[in-house]
Amino acid sequence: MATTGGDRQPKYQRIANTLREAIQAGEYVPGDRLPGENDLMATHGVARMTARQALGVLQNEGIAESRKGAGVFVRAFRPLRRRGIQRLSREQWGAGRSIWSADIEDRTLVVDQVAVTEEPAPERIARVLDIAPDDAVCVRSRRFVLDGKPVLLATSYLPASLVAGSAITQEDTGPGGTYARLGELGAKPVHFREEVRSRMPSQDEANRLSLSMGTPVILICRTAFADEGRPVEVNEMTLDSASYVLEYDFDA
Amino acid sequence: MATTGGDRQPKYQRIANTLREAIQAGEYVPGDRLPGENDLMATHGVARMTARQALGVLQNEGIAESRKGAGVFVRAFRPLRRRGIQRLSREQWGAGRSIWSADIEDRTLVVDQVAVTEEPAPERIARVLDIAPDDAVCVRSRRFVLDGKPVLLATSYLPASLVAGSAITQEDTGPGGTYARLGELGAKPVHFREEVRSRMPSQDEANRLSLSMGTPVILICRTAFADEGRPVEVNEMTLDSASYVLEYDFDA
DNA sequence: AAGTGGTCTAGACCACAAG
DNA sequence: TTGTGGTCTAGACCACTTT
Repeated sequence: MATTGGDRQPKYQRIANTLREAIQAGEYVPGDRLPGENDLMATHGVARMTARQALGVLQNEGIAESRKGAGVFVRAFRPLRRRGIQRLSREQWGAGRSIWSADIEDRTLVVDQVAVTEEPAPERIARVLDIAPDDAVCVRSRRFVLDGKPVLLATSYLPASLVAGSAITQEDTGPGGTYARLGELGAKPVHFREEVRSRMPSQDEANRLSLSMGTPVILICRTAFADEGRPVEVNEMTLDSASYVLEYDFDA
Repeated sequence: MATTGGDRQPKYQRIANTLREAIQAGEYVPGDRLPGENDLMATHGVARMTARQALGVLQNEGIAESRKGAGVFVRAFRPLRRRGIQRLSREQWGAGRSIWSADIEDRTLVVDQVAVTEEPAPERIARVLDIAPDDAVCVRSRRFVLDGKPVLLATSYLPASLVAGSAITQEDTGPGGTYARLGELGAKPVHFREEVRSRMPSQDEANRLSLSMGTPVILICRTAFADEGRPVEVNEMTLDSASYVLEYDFDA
């Protein structure tokens, strides 16, 4: 088909734009069903694959999400708030409200897929922990599930020589958790560094977090330091970006 | 074609997996050209659209990127490091190296698309700045380009009543920049809050940052507070996630 | 049973990049 | 000029959800 008039944009993009604007104008609210492939074929006079491509654009943007056999629906964004620096009182700076609404609380968090093993340190971990490659590390991994929706994967690495014999090598680390046990071992964390990046998920990450199309993950690599700058733990976290807003407070 | 054996996975996914594993095994390094649509049609005996879909998977994952008329190529990840909390000396905690290599320096940063206007405050900004909706704000927006590649869009909002007549309303804010001028106005920022999230870019963001498929953006909303928790600036930033690693250091 | 999205085929024309 | 990816058509069968 000779493209009729002066259209410098692909058809599927024009259709996607139409739908996107309708969503942003509030004609469709989160949870609403969008016009399906058959609708778009009829109203725009295009082939199935073209209508499909248009809907794919919105899914890749994270604006919409498909449910097999049901339709394509507008997505919502209701993130958890994760405070990187808890010690600062929130009230002190409460005059400035946060920019993204973050309904929290009154939801139930379940920990899942817990595994504790001892392994040779991966190269990148050994470098950060300042130990020899293949020195043994205690590896603690788990998944956090919020109201049935997995939101976070975490794997932490600690020098095996440091934590040997402590509760850190058990699934249940006891009251106060890993950091309390580190304190008892004379390696109380006094400083933290978090490195944050984002990318699209691997297939495995998408499965474990039940991510729909167009949802990036946030990667946090948190290093805990004891006195004298001694690194004692590296915690690699993978977050569903649709479920989180990170917050960092600090003084000038 | 009747799918011959027990394949519970779509063909295009199997093809994508093959390529992904080859990349992760180092058979293709960043910058290498992957087998094209015609190659995949021949070697896997599939139709054009199926080969295409397989390559699309890798692009949506941010692993590969297509260049029109040339082919599909393996992408690299060489981020900038952005330190959220500069006052802490890096050396003090230098024992723990960072987990992502971040070649920095020896690159040239250009500021671009600078615009300074005065506008009624958008609702979300007014809420954060604790002013009335539609009170005037000074809006400063600009783009940062690193070695010819745009990496960051930033728009900051300040109460117009606070900054009226100062250099903040000029394109060139003078030595020390906006924060130095705020200090002279008796509104020196002493505390900051950064909220971080990630999502796929809008079409406009993708254009202004020259993003290729499968690249999320990182959104940072930074609020600066003067004494007594008075918010004096909101800075909304949009980062190319392939160009940045964020770093936050803090004490327990 | 009817409608939906998921996968797949076998063609086609185009704009662009490289030799 | 040749090959590449980008767009598009007009069919098809399937698994799934909803009615």
